[in-house]
Amino acid sequence: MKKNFFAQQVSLAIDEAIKAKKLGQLEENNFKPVCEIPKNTQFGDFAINVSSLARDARIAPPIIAQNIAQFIKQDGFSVNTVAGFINFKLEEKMLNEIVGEILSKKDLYAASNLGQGEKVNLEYVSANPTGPFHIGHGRWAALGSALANIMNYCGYDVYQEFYINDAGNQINKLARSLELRVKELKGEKVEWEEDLYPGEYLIDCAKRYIESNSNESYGDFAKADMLRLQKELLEKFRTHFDCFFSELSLYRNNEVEKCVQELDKKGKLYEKDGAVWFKSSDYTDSQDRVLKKSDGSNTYLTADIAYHKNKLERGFERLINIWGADHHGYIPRMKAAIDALGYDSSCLEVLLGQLVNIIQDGEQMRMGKRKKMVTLDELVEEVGVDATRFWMLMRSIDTTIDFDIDLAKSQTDKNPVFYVQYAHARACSILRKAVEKRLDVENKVELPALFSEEEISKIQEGIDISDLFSQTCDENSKEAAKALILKLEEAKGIIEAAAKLRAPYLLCKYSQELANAFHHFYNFSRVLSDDKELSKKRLALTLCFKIILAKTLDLIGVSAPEKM
RNA sequence: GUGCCCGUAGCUCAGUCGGAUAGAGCGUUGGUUUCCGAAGCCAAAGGUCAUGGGUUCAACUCCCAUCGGGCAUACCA
Repeated sequence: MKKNFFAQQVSLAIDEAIKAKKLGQLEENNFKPVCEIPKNTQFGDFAINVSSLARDARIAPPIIAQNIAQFIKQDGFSVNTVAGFINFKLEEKMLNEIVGEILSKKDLYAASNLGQGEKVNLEYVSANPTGPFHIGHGRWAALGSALANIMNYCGYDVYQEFYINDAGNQINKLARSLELRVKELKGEKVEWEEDLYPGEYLIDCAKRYIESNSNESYGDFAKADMLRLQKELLEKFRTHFDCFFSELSLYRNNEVEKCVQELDKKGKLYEKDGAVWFKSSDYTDSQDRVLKKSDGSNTYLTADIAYHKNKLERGFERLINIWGADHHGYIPRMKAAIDALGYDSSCLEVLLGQLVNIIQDGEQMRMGKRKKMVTLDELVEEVGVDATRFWMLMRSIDTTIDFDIDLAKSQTDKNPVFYVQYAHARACSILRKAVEKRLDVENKVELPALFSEEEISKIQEGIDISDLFSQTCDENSKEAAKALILKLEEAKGIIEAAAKLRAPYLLCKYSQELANAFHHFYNFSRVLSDDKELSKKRLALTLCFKIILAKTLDLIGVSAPEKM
């Protein structure tokens, strides 16, 4: 990454400047240079602010910048200083290196070993198997799957897990609801009790139950059926789990009970009002929590603690959970439990996502299973996987998404995802045209293709594009090409940031900027022309763009179409 | 009441560890195609960064308070 490169250059220069006594009273180099891309490109392509050295050196920032800059060896780039900034401008040699590196590394250009193989368990979605996913689940599915892709690409070892809440009270309600639906279908008159699942999806489930002639219990059948539907949708939504972990299995393996006993042995439990309480307030929780209710059954938390213990026993170094913001109060008690069990709770990282509001007919609807709702399935059917994923990902998780159904359905062509995909299709089209026979419209004669397949693969292997900048062509074209290369160069830094900050939305933003840089380049530079040497260089840039954009989209689980 | 998230252009949102003239998309207005995909590109208009204080060479960014919106405060899952 060039940012790191320039930061290192400045660091070395500061060492030398200190040796040469050019930095006044500054004797030790503790400065960590931060390289940024200036908003105003006339300053340079990269910039490092050294103003903060002024205090220790007792020299004005502009002088410091100059005194450091003179120790930087300018090779492939030029240096200038303005105020307390040291600015760098890339020259064609370095731009050429970037293109060469992309062509040789291809879609691994932006990969890194940031994660150093850290074993990460990423748990997300984890819905009840009591019905179809709602739109909110779509946000967690998109977020989790994208984050897993990104982190794996950056050298983490991510294991994706879905916790099936198949053990609680809700399963009894589900069973009862299915039973009633089955009876209804058989012509019996039934009365619906409060608090069941009256959704129509259970009618279909009931039909399948009757058809299957199963002697399974209503509960088991409904659970399996719902889970199957959920899994089908997840696959379609490009969300792949390594493991679907059943809550019930924790009970069957006696892990819940063992976990409670262990907490008890460590003196973390007590009885009050006929219930068993966990002293979570010994840690950062605001109050103690019930593990065993007075009727003897466990709370949801109890099994969840056992589940997290299970994850840690499987050797994961880091546990990342994606939860809705409505669960934020749940974090301290889970961390308390992990500490109480003798682990370090700092390994647990909870990504709290703000909720998705559904707006339909101009009115906001509350997400909920019991009411009529728009399911994720319906949304995907209407706007497609690509657009749904992109919309769910393009905002920081700290922002509540207002998903306007009518807008999403009616104005899909205004979606930013199309803008990005269009750029990819356009690049593909140019690469196709390069090897296709052409038609001379005036004379109606067929002309041979500009390039042979062999010539194209030669470009793919690497090409020197340096004189793209020294050749006489117009300034706009040169600048657009340079801007495109610089934008391509950003990929690695952006993807690493997305991994480190657990923020896939950075890639949505980047994909738009990259697409914009390419459109801009396209408008000022005719790629295919009779000047074959020039065409080759521009084709190389088109190819680089295609590689990086396709990878970016791949990481967020959005397709990169060859044609639209 | 308490805790967490948010408040930036008409709308939806970016803004990295405190740095140069606060950015993008949509919408609005104007321009742009004999030629590789116009779902594009160029330009213009649009801002009291919720409010008030504090910290400092420098604050959208950090701290405190206030106002407004959302979420949570279960022996539900």
